[in-house]
Amino acid sequence: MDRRPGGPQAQGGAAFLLAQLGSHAARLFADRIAGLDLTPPQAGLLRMLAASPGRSQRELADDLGMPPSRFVPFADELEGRGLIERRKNPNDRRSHALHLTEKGAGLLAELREVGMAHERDICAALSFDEHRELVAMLRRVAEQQGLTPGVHPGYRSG
Amino acid sequence: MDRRPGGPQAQGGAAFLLAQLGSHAARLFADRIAGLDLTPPQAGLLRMLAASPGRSQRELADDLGMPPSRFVPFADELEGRGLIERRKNPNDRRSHALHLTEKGAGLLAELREVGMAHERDICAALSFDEHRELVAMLRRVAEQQGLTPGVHPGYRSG
DNA sequence: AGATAATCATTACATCTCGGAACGATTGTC
DNA sequence: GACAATCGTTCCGAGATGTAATGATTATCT
Repeated sequence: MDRRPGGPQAQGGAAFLLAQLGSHAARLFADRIAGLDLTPPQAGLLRMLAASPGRSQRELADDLGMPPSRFVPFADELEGRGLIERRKNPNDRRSHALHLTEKGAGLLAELREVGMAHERDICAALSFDEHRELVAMLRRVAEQQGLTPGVHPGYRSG
Repeated sequence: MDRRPGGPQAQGGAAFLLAQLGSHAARLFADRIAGLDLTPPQAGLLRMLAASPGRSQRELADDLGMPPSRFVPFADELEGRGLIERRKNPNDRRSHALHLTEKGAGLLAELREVGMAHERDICAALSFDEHRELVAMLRRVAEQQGLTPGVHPGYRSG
């Protein structure tokens, strides 16, 4: 039978495929990093701290798409595990400057390996050149849509 | 090229872009159909009922990725708004056969127009040919990943 | 300088969502 | 004809979520 419900475009369009594949990729990634005892938002924070250390909690919370109140216990756990640390900001003593610890940097290295394996797995259907083309197109779409590179809210805490 | 300090591949890979763009597309779609007083799962159900009417709640709930217990109030509201109806299944009197009402079919037509506008918006950065290539690649990736066409659990009920 | 408003991190709280377990009705199995 | 399985449904606790209030610090304005 023709299992193509809804209409030719509704569920076969790029927008739907992006949502479907994005959800799938995110869930798979969450499963993978669960082996490192990390959730996607936690992994996101580690990456952000490696990229630009010393930012305030408010900024980081904004980028992660969570309210500051929720960021506090979120950072507490990572600090308790010795992966990040809150330093005092000499210029503005009411804000904390978040940094990666050595242990956190070590875990981030493992995280990157998991990320590469994840990338290979998701794109297993594509040749090397096709993979390049896909990334190039997705980058253009993301830029035109005004998305900040390397940041995406909508993480699930699972 | 641009080697961002955060990591070369981690945030520029296809998997991350898919998750980022997928979340973005899903959120934008949710905003659009909010004008029709619909959430993404509700829109999904309407499409599924148009594609294959008369299915049981259990099946539909599985496809939507929600437990049957949550499906009940979910279907209740749509039935209360006169968009779907529960008919008795003569073969199996413990299951309900869900169908679209005329009103529901009318709303689905509007929904399809919104979907087309959404598709155009998301892919504004691409030419006609590029759009075709992108869809073709995404379809292959989705198929290789074992995803069912036209069905995706996952995103929030927003 | 001094008063006032704004910002940061944090806590408290009230609300909502989520999925599992239990239940009656019905159907399949042996 | 007894027993297990399935469907829809209700019930309930655990957990997540965002808003409002708080205390400390900083910026603004006259």
